Amino acid sequence: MPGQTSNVDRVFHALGDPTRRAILEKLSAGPVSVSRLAEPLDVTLAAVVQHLQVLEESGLVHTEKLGRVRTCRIEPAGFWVAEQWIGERRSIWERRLDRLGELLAEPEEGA
Amino acid sequence: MPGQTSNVDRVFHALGDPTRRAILEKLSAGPVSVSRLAEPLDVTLAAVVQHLQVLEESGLVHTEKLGRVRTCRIEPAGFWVAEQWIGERRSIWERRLDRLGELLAEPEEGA
DNA sequence: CAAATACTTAAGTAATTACTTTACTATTGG
DNA sequence: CCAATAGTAAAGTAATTACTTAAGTATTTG
Repeated sequence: MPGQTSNVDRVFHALGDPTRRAILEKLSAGPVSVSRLAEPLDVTLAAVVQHLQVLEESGLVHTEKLGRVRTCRIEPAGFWVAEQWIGERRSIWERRLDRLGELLAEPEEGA
Repeated sequence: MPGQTSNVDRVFHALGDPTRRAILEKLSAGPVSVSRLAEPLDVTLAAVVQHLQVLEESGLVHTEKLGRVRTCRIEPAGFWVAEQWIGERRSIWERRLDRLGELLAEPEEGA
């Protein structure tokens, strides 16, 4: 594990924390300001800001400041990374399991 | 964040560590013993065993011991949990973005 | 302009997590 | 049987991470 932190690393690390997933759940319903995001989460506003930082760096969330209020919204593209990683693994093991199934189904090949 | 650790929590926490993802990547190619899993990973065997414990508790991996060798394999069903969580969020925000699209496409409704 | 609002930043603390070392328990092969 | 192999378990350490407090900066609002 060298110092290289890839995007996959950042995304899965971001998704690994329950508070951050709670933030993503709330943001799924639509854009929300930082303080409204913090209200139901039993942590301080400062903690939420820190979580938002890692969510934004991972590409799962985009935020924009207008006046004194920062609006946060889901960045759908960010989730592709996670889905793609899982999908890649799946395609590998499914291909393997298919071959195994063939072997079990037709134990002889030329009769 | 009460003491309740759900399955979603366990799965995303398990996926959050790069070493554990490396283990899953290797296991995608087929079942492997613990020591062969540890070989390329620059951590000790003991560390790998610990990672396998969290992977197994999360349902992403299943292991079975025969004689003195424990064989580890991917548990495809475990990944559903992660994909489903992401999928649920996606369905929520996509529905929302669709409604937004409709509003922008047809700004008037009766005329 | 003064007070309230909405964050922001920095610094430190507490908790969790990953990892190591060491010693130990089967199992297998010569 | 003995030595090597394969993994296990416990205990401690080091690193990371989440979180708090406290002080500060813009931006409204009355």
